[in-house]
Amino acid sequence: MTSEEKERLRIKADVFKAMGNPVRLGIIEFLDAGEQCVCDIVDHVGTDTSNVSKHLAVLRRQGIVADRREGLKIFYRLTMPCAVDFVRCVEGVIFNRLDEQRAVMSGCGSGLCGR
Amino acid sequence: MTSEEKERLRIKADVFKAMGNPVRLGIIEFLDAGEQCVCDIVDHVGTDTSNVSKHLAVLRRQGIVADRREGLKIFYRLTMPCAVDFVRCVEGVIFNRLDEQRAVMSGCGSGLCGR
DNA sequence: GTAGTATTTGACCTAATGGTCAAATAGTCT
DNA sequence: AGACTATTTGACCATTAGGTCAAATACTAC
Repeated sequence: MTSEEKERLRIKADVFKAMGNPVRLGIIEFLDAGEQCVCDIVDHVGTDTSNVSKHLAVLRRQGIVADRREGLKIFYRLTMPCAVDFVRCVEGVIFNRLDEQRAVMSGCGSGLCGR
Repeated sequence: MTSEEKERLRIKADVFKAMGNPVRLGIIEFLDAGEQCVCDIVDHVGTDTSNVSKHLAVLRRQGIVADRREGLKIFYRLTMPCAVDFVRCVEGVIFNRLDEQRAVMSGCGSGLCGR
């Protein structure tokens, strides 16, 4: 693998890394309903403003959201249409995973199950 | 947001987190070509075996890959079909991002561009 | 059994991440 | 101008993640 390929992987991985945090994922899902100001995002995710602001900066840096000022408020919106599709797909995968685990568990009477 | 919703976000975020590393993303892309043994993955990504093994464990824990032993070798395969679609989409987003940056740069003669 | 190969795991260290608080910035209103 | 509101940024700390090496495990072949 060339160093150029590695650099490309690093850039792509940064997008996933930005989505790989519960607060940021919550913001992404919330913004799927439409544009929201920081104050409303803060109310929704339930942590303090400076924390939300930093998470928004991470998402912005990766081109996942964009912002727009209107008076004192700053509104954020999703700019990566497929982001929410990803989340849906991941939900499906997790559902299957839990299903399989349940199948393993129910097929085991000895109590010695699991990897 | 309830603590149950937060827990769900944490679980989903862990899947993205698993994809948010250049080595692991490289493995995912490599496995898109088909099942591969650890030794071939090691050759492809170019780090040492124990490192690859740990990254594979992360992917396995999130249900992104699954393994199968055949003699001495252990073969890994993708179990999350949409994973590679995600990567494609992210590539598109990054491409657009670079395009926008280029547009900003070319529209700026003063050298005072950028956020 | 021993020797050899493929892979995983544990111990350890360094670097990156995320949270919190205070201070700074950017705008509005009087 | 000053007071106020919304948001960002910087400094700091605690936790987590990633890399490396050696040791352990799991299998094959002799």
